[in-house]
Amino acid sequence: MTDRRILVTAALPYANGQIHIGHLVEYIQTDIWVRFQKLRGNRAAFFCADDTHGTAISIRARAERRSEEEVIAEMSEAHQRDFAAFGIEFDNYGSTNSSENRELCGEIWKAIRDAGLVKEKDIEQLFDPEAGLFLADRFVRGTCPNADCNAPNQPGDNCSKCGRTYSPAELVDPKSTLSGAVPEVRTARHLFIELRQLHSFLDEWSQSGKHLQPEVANNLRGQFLGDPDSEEGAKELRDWDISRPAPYFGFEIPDSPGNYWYVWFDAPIGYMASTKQWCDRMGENFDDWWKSDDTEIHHFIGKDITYFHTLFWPGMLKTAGFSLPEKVHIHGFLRVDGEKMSKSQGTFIMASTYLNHLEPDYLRYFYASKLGPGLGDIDLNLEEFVNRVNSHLVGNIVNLASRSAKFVSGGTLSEEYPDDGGLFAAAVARADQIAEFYEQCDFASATLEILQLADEANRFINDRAPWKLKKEPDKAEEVRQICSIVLNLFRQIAVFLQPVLPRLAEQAGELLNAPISNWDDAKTPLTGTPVTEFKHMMQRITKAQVDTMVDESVVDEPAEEGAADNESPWSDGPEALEAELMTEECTIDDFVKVDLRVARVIEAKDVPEANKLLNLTLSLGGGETRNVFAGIKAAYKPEDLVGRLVVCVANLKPRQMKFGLSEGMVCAAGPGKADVFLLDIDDGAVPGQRVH
RNA sequence: GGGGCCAUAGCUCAAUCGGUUAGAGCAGCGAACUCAUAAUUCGUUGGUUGCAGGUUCGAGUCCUGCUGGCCCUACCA
Repeated sequence: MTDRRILVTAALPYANGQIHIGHLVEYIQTDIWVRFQKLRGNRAAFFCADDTHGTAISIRARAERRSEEEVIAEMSEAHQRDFAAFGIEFDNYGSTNSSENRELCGEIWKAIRDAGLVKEKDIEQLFDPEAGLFLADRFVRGTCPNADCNAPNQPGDNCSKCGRTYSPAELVDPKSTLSGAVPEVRTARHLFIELRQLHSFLDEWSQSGKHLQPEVANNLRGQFLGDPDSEEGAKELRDWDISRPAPYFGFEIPDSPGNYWYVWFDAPIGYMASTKQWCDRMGENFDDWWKSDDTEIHHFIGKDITYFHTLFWPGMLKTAGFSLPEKVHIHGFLRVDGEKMSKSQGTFIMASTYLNHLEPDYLRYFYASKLGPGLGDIDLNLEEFVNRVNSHLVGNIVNLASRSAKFVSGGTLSEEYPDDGGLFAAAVARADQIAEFYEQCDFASATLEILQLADEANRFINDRAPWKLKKEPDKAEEVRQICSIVLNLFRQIAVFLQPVLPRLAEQAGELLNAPISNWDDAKTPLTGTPVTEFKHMMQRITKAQVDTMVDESVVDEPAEEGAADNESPWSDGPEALEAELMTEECTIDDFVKVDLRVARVIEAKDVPEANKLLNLTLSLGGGETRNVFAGIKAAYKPEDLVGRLVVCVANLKPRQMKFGLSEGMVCAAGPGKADVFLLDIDDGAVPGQRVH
């Protein structure tokens, strides 16, 4: 047992979207690490918050015709609900839009000012006069300035057709994607932090080998810092633009009215603000956690936000006199079946969608079994997910209790721990190694090691075959001994897996009437305690459940929008297009592969066991029908659908779902849930006609 | 364009400093068993380590080039 004080953070989720299974890699990883530290007896505290500031929130709020505060409040609630459901236990969950954060930002800002790191420069930026906002590059579109290309409707930074890069001001006929207005170039004064003054400190901190994974240190050296010992020498760090002119949703800079801190300035300070809230609530001293050499600070982040956390953030902390991170743990991204998560393929799975179908512990275990100390991407292979959960968790580990408990249920474990041939002691001897794997975030090795213990225990019970001995009345005591051993081995495994599967550890505690609260609970066998009646601890899962989840996650591609028309009286925002980016160009040949047909809904039934599905029977005329399961339950009543015309994919490969065979797909737009909008067709169309 | 990382069995991943016959899990195949949630146990098939060179007594590992993938960054490198 050790006695460290450890402050842990996970990256702050942005208040502009729901939590999905990609986010969960990080929160589950961090939660496992924190639970491990707590189980070891360390003083660990886990802080997070919603990241709430920036232009994207304002745009969303405007589109939804409500205040930014309403948007972020609702999102915070949704985030916390998802996290709680997945067993992610924060000691405090705050918001960057809090009074604590504003104060800390001011304190750190003052220190940076006093250190002479701030300078001012004029910046030219495109401004949307209609929306009244400065525009980031991605909110501007226009014709490519390359005379040989002239591709229309290109984004503000580079042309997707010819690859040419340019500034948004160079675009021919630029238009704001927010309002369609022609943006004007405006000059505004921005504040910059001269990071170059911290170069030698950042060299030392990042290259020490203590705080960062080696790949990360290499990347920083190659890309930003350079190598003073090489021929090219050190590179100059560029000034960091940390202000945005009004209007901006964020904190106004106290000594620079009309300017606001850029979201990436106040976001990491949110770690501290969240700590502060917790300290105030718990009677803790904030400086003990952020200004003490006795506290280790560990950040868990994804590889995309590396440089904010490994250059700017240590620089800010150093300048303001706070503790530096002991370690920044960086992980890769989630891929599903080897590919990026995709909305159209249904692999962009929201946490809430997952919860409609599967237990959170399956995902916790699966991620744990895949996560190593490196920052490579991890792959959620859906078939492997099913196999691994069933074979490791249910067939192997839980099965130990399942096959032994009932022989002693209602009785007690042996008064003395029987001779097990050294199995229990051998597992104790491996405890330090397993702990070291957890400590190094090598959960894949930890779970593999633990699984081997379960293999050995299964082998033991096979050899001793208590089910045979049970038939001989004079062997009752031996049966009890065998089961006492197996249940103790099971409990030992439950202790080792507690950080990953806290619920299983609880169940093991209930089964044997001895709660698990410390790593060292694995080191002494239980004797004489009563054994409760065995109840199933986890259910096997089927590929059909996973497929249904994927089907429900499919978001049909929205119809392509024409280029924003300057004269358009509409002010359609960019949210829909941004929520689901345009896929790559396809040919007419690709398009004709999809056989879209007009169909009439001739029957529509609720699927009571399904959360989102309706069962439709579509007629293509002439007796040709299709049985289709459509995820539109929240948006349509079955009785309202009967008789109407829809557009369906008539040649879609039939798919076996949990509730039956689905032989097609009904076309609809929208993000899902109640916001699903079926395609309609003008009067005159008849079922069976093809859509071209 | 620049920087960094990666490519190993059907799938997902290991392999210490360059060191013996490249190992696991899952899937597959064969058998045993029947207490257990179609669980378990034993046995077994499967590799030109992306391609082409090089260094070395010895290369999955080091070097060069190529191909493919990912992240970051960009008329600043």
